[in-house]
Amino acid sequence: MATMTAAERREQEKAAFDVYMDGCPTHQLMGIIGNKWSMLVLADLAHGARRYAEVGRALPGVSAKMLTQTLRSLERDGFVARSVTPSVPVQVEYTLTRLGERIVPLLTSIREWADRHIDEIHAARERYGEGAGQAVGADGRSLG
Amino acid sequence: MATMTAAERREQEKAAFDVYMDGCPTHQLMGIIGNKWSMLVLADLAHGARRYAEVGRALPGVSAKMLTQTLRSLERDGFVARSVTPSVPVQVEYTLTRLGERIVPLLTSIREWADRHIDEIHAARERYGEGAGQAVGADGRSLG
DNA sequence: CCGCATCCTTTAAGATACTG
DNA sequence: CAGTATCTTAAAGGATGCGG
Repeated sequence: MATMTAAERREQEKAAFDVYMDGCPTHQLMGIIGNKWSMLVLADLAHGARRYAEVGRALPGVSAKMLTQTLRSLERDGFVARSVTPSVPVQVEYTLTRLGERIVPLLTSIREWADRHIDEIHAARERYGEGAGQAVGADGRSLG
Repeated sequence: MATMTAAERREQEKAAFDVYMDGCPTHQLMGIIGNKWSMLVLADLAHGARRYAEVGRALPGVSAKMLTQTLRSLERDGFVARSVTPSVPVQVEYTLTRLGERIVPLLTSIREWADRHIDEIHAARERYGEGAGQAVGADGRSLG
């Protein structure tokens, strides 16, 4: 068909964009490290091999479910290696793979940028609270 | 109280860790750029000033709600400036602030890392699929 | 044109209980 | 010790309609 409505054309553009997003390496990487625990697990393993419960203790507040899920996800994506020693009870050790070690500098870059600019972000939040007359404090969450 | 149960001690550690997480600059930064549209909006504005609907067209699939929410969030955090021209109808233009411009190189680093390693991630996923989540033998190597 | 409000669906995360 | 299974809650995201 040579003609289509504007709505149809937007539909197609949206679909094409969705495909692009799904295939976008950056978006995929954010999906891997953008969740609550991945970066923390990676940061902990950067210091050396750790057993399941050791990682858990390093991350107070993580549930067994989320710890397993995060570790599995990182293993699946090639950042973490899991090795089982069939003793009794079994011993499971997690280490970074070469890929895992290679992402550490990027994580460090992110942390450094955050450390250098967090004050400016906080200052902006306070200014925004004043101007808009919205009750947004340091701990405020008025965004929805 | 000089003594407390292990459960109480873990409770305290968890609470302390939650406070630490909330205050962690890296975690806060990930909260800002880790959502679905922020990086895309930032990337679009990196090319120059844009009106509300222009950003929307650059990001097919974004709903008005999410576009507004993302823009507001970035404005609140000091990455984006919003200027209103009181014409009829009103005209609203968005630009990066200095802080917004300063994060662009970091975003570029992330994109470059992702582009360079996405193939290795995909390869790891395929290897993981083969093993069907099988446990790894202590002697054998299953992951590169 | 810009954007807020409302309602609804989907996904992430946490609590709890149980197993080899 | 190192998980799995199930349930519930919290949050993100999306569709739609209204208003300045």
